[in-house]
Amino acid sequence: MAERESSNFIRDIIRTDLATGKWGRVQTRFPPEPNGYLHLGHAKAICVDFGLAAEFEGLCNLRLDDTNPVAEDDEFVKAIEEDVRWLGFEWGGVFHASDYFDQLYEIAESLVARGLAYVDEQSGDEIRKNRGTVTEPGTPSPYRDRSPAENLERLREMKAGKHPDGAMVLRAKIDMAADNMILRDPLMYRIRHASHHRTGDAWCIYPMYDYAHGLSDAIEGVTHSICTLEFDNNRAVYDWFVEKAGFEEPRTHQYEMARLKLQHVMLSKRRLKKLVTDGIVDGWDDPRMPTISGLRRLGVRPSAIRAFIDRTGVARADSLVARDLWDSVIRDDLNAEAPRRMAVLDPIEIEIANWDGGIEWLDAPDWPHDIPKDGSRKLPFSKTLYIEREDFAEQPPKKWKRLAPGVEVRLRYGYLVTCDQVVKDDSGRIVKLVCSYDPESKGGNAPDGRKVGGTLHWVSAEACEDIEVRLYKPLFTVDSPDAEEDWESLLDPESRVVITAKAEPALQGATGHFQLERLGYFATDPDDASIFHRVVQLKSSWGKKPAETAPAPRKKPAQKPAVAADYRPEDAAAAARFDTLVAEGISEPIAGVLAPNALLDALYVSALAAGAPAVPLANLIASELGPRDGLGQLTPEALAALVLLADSDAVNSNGAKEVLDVLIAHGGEPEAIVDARGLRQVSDTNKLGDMVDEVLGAFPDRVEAYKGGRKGLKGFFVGQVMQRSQGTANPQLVQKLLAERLD
RNA sequence: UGGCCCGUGGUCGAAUUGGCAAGACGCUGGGUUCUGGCCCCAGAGGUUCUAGGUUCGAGUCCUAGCGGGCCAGCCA
Repeated sequence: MAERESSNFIRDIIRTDLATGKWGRVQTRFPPEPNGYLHLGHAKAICVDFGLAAEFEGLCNLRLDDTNPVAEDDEFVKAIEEDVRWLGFEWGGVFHASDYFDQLYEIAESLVARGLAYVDEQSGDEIRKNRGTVTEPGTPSPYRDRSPAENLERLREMKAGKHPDGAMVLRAKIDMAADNMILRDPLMYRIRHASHHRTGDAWCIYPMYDYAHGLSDAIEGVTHSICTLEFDNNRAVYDWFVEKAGFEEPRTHQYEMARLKLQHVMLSKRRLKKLVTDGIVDGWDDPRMPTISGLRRLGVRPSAIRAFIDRTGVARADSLVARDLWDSVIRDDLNAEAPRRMAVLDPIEIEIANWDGGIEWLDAPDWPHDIPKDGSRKLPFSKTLYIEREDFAEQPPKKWKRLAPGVEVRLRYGYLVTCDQVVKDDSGRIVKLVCSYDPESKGGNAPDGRKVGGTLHWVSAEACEDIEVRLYKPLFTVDSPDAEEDWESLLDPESRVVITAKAEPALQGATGHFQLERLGYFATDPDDASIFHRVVQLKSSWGKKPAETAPAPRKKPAQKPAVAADYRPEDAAAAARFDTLVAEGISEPIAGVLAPNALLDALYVSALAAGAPAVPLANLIASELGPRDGLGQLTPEALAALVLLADSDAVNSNGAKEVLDVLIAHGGEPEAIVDARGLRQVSDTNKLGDMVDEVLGAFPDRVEAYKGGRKGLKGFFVGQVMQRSQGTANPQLVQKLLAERLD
């Protein structure tokens, strides 16, 4: 069966817009504020914005959202461009919100002239106080009703620099009592006598995000403006400005997706900046930082970041991605790209007692058997070697596959060795293992074909190099450092451990990515190739602690027991209405919906008067016309006619719903719509019987499965018949026919 | 507390728009193996938050509840 490509809701929207002809092209934008370095959260936005544009052969621009001169700096612009490019994306153009300052200002004057904006001279404190709270409406500014002429004059004074910072602001005149607080006369411009990194001192008033963003999108010709969920509330004002500025459909629309959150990772820009300025990390590109530049220095490749974003998906639900997925994607990305090498992090010496020769140079392949790549290097074997201290156990636990007294193991690419003697110092610490090797086992296999339990990595003590290795752990041990108040106390002091390791000669002077066998993937530092960063450990099924692997399950709060259903409204008038409806034969749940809803109840009353049968009418209204501002083009008469039609079996419930949608959107006469759309229900037993047989014949395997007990398939068969009949089959009849044939 | 958004195996997420609850990560067991890696096979894990309702049929629509998130910056 063909795999269905996994989708996401934004992709679906774009596809629909293209299919319906709303848009003939796709344009997105990535709009970072140049006040810091890009991090993993931005990487998601970049992948989605650029990725979607590329997928639909559209355009994605880079737009620096530089509306606040005191926070922004050119230093960051270069870094942003570098990071986007490094991630593998190309922009159509580089734009700045500041490119539109002139147009934005003109639009502002036009809004003022039309009485849609005003200059407010309240202080910041007053503005805040008068905005009200989430439960109380705001109170209008005393300056709210000044004349357009006076507002224009003040605005021009603001622009001309006649007023100090904070003296006045320009506000959109929307609604001080709006439930959505963003709509309570949002600020459009504030005075800032500050030098802007691009426009210099040309301006002393600067637009706010809410004013500038949507209009910048509209001016650039963006079709789909993607941002994160916390801007959901802002969409209303986005639309308001774009519309009032005169941009008509098709115009840009904003779509919000959930932010990326990764277990143990903090992505707050402000906090990241503090880590840098407090010197807790070495800089924005410290390998422990979740910045793009930090990940780059660590050795994570852009393909891994893209794959990770791809696998975590795009949705509207807040979520926290488990670190396992991150690790897994990085390993997967490096597996076929990182040649294998050996090094020992915590060495213990072994002496091969029966080794007579000096140094023997063995041939070791760069890749394991399952990776179809060539290449090899020379590896020195000698009398004294190092192995990993943790690869030896004096008293091996169960299932131990490594070295232990009297146990034979393989030294990778080398020989089979057996531990004969354990040498300890006075304190009892093991200082050396005396082993013997099998001269016949060169390359790692004995001629007699005997098997050994395990294979260890090793290096020659006589021909090895010291390398600096840096091992990392997350900066935070808690799942969501962003959510923690005292996050600074939660830093893991062992997030970076620097050690000197013993490495095979081929690692000396090497650069790039390597898998140090059995230890993990490592990358040399871009500026200092003598430093090896551990990018990620190898997966291991030995000594694993399951508790560390997944985020702690979020507690499912104990459900409070459901209160016995009571549909009767509290409000006295509604309760009376409820009683009447119930007396008329309407069920309580349905009456409970209609009674308190003036719009729906009025519709019910009128449609009832127009001749619709009460119960089906009430059911339809209550269960289909729920949260709605208005009824569109739907009239009570049309609704009554529709209910009558459905009640007489002329259309099935699918058809009735389709007609209802049409009535709301365009109005019309139900019977005519039914005919125009071919929705008349088919209840002809012969016709339906043929279709049922056809479906049953087309899916013999499923028929088998059904007879084997998978009764859920009944819905599938019905669905198939419904599809074949364009939705017009009588489903009850189909079920009956199906039952006759299958049961 | 008002408005809005969101609840699908442990985690992230699909579901032909009302018709078979995908896939990946993780977990368990097995196979393979000169990496306790990779790869292969099998398996466990679900009242799709809860309770009602509409419907032949609900993860999807309606109502209520529960839980989480966002909004009261002259930040973005």
